[in-house]
Amino acid sequence: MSYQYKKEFQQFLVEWFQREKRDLPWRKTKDPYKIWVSEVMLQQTRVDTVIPYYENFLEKFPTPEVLAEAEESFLLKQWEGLGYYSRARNLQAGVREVVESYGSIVPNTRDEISKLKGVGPYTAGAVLSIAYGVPEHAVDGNVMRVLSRVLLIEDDIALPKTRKVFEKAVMDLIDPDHPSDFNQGLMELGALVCTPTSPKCLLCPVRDYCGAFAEGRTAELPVKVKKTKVKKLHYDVYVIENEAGQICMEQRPATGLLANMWQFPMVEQTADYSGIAQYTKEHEIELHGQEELVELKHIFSHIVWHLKAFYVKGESKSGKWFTLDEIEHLPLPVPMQKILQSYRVHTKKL
DNA sequence: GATGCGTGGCG
DNA sequence: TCGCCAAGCAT
Repeated sequence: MSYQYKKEFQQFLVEWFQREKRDLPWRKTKDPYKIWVSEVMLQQTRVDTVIPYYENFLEKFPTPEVLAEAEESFLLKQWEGLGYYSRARNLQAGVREVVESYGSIVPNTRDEISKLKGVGPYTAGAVLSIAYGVPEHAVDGNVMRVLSRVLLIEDDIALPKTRKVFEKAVMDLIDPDHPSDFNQGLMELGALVCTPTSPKCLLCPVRDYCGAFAEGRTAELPVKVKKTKVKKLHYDVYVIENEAGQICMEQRPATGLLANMWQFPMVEQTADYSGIAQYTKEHEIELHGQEELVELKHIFSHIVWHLKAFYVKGESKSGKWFTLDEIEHLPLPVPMQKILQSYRVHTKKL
């Protein structure tokens, strides 16, 4: 690609971004910590979803020092509903490292910042270019889609090794004078114009530099293999209330799905169904009565939960029991929030 | 390199 | 209804 082509592409992209960029809260700052927080929240998550979480998070944790000292349950409570909860734990671990080893200054080289927990190739490049103006690649799904079309790159973007192809392309194409606007411009273009379906090519600032547009192939790119079907799991869920009006809750394991989040007791419905009988025996709970609360389906990225929730009265000396007010302060995944709401409606405890 | 890891919006 | 998607990373 010619020098002239490259300079024109950079100029059209950067000027379009400066003119058309959305007014987003993390675009009001160059504080590396705040940029970092925004980038972690934006991983696999829509902008509109992130905005209120970002605002609240920085109110609760305005500096790396405050986040470093936060309790994990309080941290998870702020992340509640945003999903991919390991992001929060990894962010805190990374921030603690910055506070302890870097004098609370986020490092400004790819080598150093990449060592931080939760900071991968994309987040490293995003923080470096946006907060520090370092000409580094920041390749996400948007960038791969845009450049696959512009440069007619036909590698399967679902394959991990393909990211390197685009990183190389960005390093060749990036505007050394405006790395932040260039990287954000590619992503903004992907979000607003060069969308997965029905790209708005007539509004595109680099249409004349796009191979896919020239060849009428925007619908064919990027190449991406399809995912396989997800695993279905069926559970009965028990909202168990004792005489004192407390409710039994359990904390999920520290690793894996919804790690360390809280839930009502769940019993998987398997082929050799034993149901609640086995659970109550194991946990020494005596149940009285059983009323259906709600049935719901919860779709994870790789699993589908079919939940059938019941309201029962029970007593137990073991298990962890909480009042409604206390449950409010526990980090709950969305399906448990929905069941809690059904319980409130059912028992009129609103 | 393949898999695990949330959630809500959209056509 | 449902599959796909949205500013990825850890293991």
